[in-house]
Amino acid sequence: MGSAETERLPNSSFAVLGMLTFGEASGYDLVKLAERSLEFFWAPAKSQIYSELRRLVAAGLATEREVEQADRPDKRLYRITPAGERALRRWLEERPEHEPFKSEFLLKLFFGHQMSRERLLALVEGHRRDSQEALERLREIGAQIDGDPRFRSARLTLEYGIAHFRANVSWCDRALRTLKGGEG
Amino acid sequence: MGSAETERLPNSSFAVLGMLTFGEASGYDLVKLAERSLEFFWAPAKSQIYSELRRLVAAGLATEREVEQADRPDKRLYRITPAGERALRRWLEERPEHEPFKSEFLLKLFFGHQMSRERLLALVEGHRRDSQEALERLREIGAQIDGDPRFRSARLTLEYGIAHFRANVSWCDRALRTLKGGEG
DNA sequence: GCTGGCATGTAACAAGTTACATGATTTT
DNA sequence: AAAATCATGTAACTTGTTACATGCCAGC
Repeated sequence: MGSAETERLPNSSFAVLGMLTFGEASGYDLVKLAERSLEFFWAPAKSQIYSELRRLVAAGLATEREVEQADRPDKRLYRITPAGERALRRWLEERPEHEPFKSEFLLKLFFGHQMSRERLLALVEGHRRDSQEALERLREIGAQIDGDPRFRSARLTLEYGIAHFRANVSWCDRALRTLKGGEG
Repeated sequence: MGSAETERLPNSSFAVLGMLTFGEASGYDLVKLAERSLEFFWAPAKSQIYSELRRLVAAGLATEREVEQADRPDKRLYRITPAGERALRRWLEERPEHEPFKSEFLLKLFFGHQMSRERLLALVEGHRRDSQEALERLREIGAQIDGDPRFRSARLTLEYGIAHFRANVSWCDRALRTLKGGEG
């Protein structure tokens, strides 16, 4: 009997499934991997990774095997199945749907008329600093994976991040000019 | 006794509270208002707006009054209280915390090595189209509120959106060149 | 010999979404 | 007169987060 492949899984399941294409791994491994790679555009709580793994096994998209360890807590290793690979490809080939983008910063900015001008300036300046820092982090990562052909797709996502934080910084600069220039 | 102002509320509560600064409104009104204004950076389900309203009342940050209507279903109107205004200001003045940004598109791109080159190109091209459309929508809105001083902060958020979709489009162009240029 | 971090996970809770409910009014 | 839309909201469910649990090992 085929597995319950018809169930509609959320993107988070596929994020975990995708990480499993890099090889057999424990929940803990994936938590670490996610922190190092997906972090910028998909940052789940670790408990979520564990529950996605259980769901993938239930759906027949991954297998689980228990490994006893003497020095450490026992662990469970997960491996993607052929059905899992097919499901992943199908998902990859579907058009992403409109992404609602959520920003506490923009929310505060939108209600900026309730703030003093100083506070509003501080808000934008803080955002500029944060963006600048993020930019530097991404550039460091970029330098590390530079030229390595294994990271072709990853590099694209990295450049996406860089482009966005750069846009952020220059938007901040313009906004600051506007806010300082406009009659108070 | 003062109200339970110590409870830590989520940003969504403040989004609703912020909208109440525009005047007394029903849940329905706020749903519509959110669709027209916050939509780009904060897009809650309508049922969430209703539950935030209940929470605001419970916390003493808004008041509720029932209005009977003959032709339509009865409604409840909400109004921000002085405590609500204070709470809003306090929240506005706190530094936004690091925003985890979530993107189905980037997730798929990151696993791009599992896709054929054609699919990968289609993914990026689709993203370019979507960004271009969003850009046009925002520009239309921009033309409508142009120069109106009531929308000073709103205009800044709009320009933020425009900057980002423009960055999107040019990133897509670069990525497409890379993908087409690189050896298959 | 205590403290903090690694390695591995679960349980309890909060946030957010989709589907449902209801009756009038306008459109086809 | 049937279908769609407006106006108003609730219930049931899914997703995602924070807090908790456990034992080893390394550094102070």
